[in-house]
Amino acid sequence: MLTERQLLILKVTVDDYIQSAQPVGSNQLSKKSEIPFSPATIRNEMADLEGLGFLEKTHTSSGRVPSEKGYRYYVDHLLTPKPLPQQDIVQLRSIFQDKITETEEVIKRSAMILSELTNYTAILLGPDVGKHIVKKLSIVPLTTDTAVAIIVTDNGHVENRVFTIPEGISPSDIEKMINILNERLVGVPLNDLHRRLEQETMTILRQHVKRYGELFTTLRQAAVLPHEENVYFGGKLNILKQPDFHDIQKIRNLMDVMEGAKHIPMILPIGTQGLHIRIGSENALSAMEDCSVITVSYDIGEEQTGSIAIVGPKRMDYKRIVSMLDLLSGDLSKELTRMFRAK
Amino acid sequence: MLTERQLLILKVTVDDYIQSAQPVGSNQLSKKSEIPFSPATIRNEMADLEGLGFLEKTHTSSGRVPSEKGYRYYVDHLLTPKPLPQQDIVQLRSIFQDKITETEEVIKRSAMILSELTNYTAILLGPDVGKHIVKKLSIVPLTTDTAVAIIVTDNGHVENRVFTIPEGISPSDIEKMINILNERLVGVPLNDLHRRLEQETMTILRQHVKRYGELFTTLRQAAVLPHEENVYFGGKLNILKQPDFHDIQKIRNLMDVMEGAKHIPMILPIGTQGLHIRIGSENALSAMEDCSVITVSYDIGEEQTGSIAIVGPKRMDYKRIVSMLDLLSGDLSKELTRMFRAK
DNA sequence: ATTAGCACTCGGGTAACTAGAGTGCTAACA
DNA sequence: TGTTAGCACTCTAGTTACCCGAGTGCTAAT
Repeated sequence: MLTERQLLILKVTVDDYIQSAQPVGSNQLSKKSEIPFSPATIRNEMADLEGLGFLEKTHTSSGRVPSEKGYRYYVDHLLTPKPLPQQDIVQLRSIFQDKITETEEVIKRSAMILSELTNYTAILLGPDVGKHIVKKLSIVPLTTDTAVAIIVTDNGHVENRVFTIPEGISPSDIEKMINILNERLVGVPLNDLHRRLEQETMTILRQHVKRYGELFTTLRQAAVLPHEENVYFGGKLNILKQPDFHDIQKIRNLMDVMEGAKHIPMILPIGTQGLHIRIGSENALSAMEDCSVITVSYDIGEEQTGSIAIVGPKRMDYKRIVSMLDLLSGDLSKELTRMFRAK
Repeated sequence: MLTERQLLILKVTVDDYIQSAQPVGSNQLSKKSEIPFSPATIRNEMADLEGLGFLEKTHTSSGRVPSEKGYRYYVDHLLTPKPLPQQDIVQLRSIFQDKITETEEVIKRSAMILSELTNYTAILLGPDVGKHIVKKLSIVPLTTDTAVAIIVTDNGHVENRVFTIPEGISPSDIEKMINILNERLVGVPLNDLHRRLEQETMTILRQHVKRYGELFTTLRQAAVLPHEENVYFGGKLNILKQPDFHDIQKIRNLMDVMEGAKHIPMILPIGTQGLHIRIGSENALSAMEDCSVITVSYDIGEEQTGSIAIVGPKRMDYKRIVSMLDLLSGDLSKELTRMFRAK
C-alpha cells in the first residue's frame, strides 16, 4: 500500500512528465509548491516507487518516467477530473451549433473538432448501420443493361450499388420487383434485410418476375453494408506533432494500422459501455504499444450505440481527455437521441 | 551545347542516383559497362556538367547529385521510355479484370494499384461531376419535418442531402414538386441544374406548390456538388517509405497539403491535356519543393476528362512512371469511354 | 585528347574529455 | 525516527580530436 506522500509524488511526477515530456528529477519536483519536501526525501520515495514498479529511469542517473503500471495507477486512482475550461466547452458544443440534420455529419464534425482540440487522433464509430430501418428501396435504370439500386434508411443515409441487369429481365419486371420489395421491406432494419428478403419476398417474386434469382443476388449484395463506412477519423496526422514519436518506422506502423480498416475493431471494441483507458501494451495491436487509447460509448435512443476513441502517446493528457470525452459522450447521446426521437 | 559524352554521363549519373539514392562518384561510374572512360575523364566531364548547372555536390569532396536543371534536362531529352515489364502491365490491367460497372470504382482501384506498383502516392481526379446527367430526382420523407433529397446521375453516382421541410409544406406539395422536377430536369447535366432549376421550374412550381421558395433553396444546395468528392488517393503513406524524406517536419507539411482538399487543384491542374512533369520547385506549393509530380490526363467520351498524378521524391523513377501513366491513361480512357458509350 | 598519379578535402565513425543533471548513501539534525 | 544536507558517483549530451575512405582537382605523362 502506498503512503499519502508516495501518492502525491507519483501523481505530481506523472503530471509533470505528461506536461514536459522530460524525465522528472527530485530537484525539479521539490521546487513545486504542492511538494513541501526536500529533494533527498523525494529521492527516497522515488526509489521506493521505482522498486514497486510505478516509475522507471531511462538510464542510471536520469530523472524518472512513469512506467505503464505507473500510468495505470495514475488513471485508476489519481485522476482528479478537473472541470474543463470554458473555452473547451464552447468549442465542443460548437459541434451542434449549426442545426445539422444528419447523424453522419454530426459525427464527422465531432471527429474533426475533437482532434483539433486535443492534438491527438480521434476515431468515431457511428451507430450500427444494421439497426437503421429501410425507408425506401428503388432501382433506377442507367443503361439498357445496368441500373443502380438504392436503399434509403430512416437516418437519411443512402446506400447505392450499380449492378448489371441479367439478360432477359424486362423493365416491367424490375418495376414489379421494386414494388413488391417496397411493400414488404419498408420498416425492416438493415440487419434483418437479408433474412426477410428471402423469407417474405422470394415466393411472391417467383410468381411475378422471370429470372428473379440474379436480381435477387444483386440486391442482397447492396444490403450488406461494410463496417468501415461507419468510421470517421479526425487528425490522422496529429501523431506527427507528438515529440514522443520520432521513429519513422513506428509512425508508419501506426498509420498503417489506422489506414487499414480491418484493424479498427481492435482499437475500438464495439459494444463496450462506458469509458475505458488502454495504456501501451494493454492495446491489442503491437503497433500501438507506445500509445494510449481512451474510448467511451454514447447512446442513441435505447438501442443504438457508438463509440469515440482518442489515440495519443502514453504520455497523454488523461485528465483533460477524460473530461472532454465525458462531456462529448453525453452531448452526443442527448443530441443524436433527440434527432432520432423526432422520427 | 552538350557533347555526346556529357549526355551519356549525365544520363547515367541520373539513372544511378535514382536507383541508389547515393551521390555518384567517378569511380563508380567508370565501372559501368556503358561507360568506357576512365575515372579521370569522367571527373573532368562532371566538373563541366557541374559548371553548367546540371549536377551538384553535396559537399566539396562528395560524388555528384543531379540538380533540378539536371533532372529537367534528363526528362526532356534523355528519357528513353523503355517498355514496361510484362508483370507491371499485367498488374495495371488487373484494374479492369473484374467487370466493374461504376466509374468511381475503377478510379479508386486505379489509385490503389498505381500506388502499390510505384511506392509513390497516386492521386486520381475523376471526370467533372458537373457533366453528368440527371437520371432521376427523388425526395424521401424521413420524419414529419425532415426528408432526404436524392439525385441519381447517369454514371450511377447518387448524391443525397437531408434537409428540414419548411413548415406549412404538405406531403402532397412535395409529391407535386418532385414530379415537376423530374419532368423538367431529367437529362440535364449537373452543371446546368442550377440555371435550369430557376429558369424552367420556378414559374410552374409557383403555381402548384405553396411556399416553394424554401424547398427550392434546399434543392439548390444539393445540386452543388463539392469538388473534393471527386479526388481519390492511393498510398498516402508511401512518402514514409522514401529514404529521401527523413525530416518529420517536411513530411508533415507534405501530408497536410494532401489532406486538405483545397490544395489539390495546385497539385493537379484541372483541364491540362497530356503528360506533364513538375520537378521540385517547379511545383506551386512550397511544401512540395522536394517532390516531383507527374500528371497525365485521360478522356471519357469526347467531352469528359480526368487526371492522374504521381507524387514522389525528385529522385523519382521517371522512366518507369511515365511508361505506366502512358499505359494507364490509355487504358482508362478506353475502358471508361466504353462504359460511358453503353448508355 | 586521355589517363595515371598524387595531394587535398570532407563526412562519418570512434575515442577522449567535460559539464551538468541526477542519483544513492551516509551522517547529521530536529 | 523521520527528514535533510552533503558528497561521491554515474550517465548523457555535447565538444574536440583523430583517422579512414571515398572522392575531387590538378599536373604531368602517355
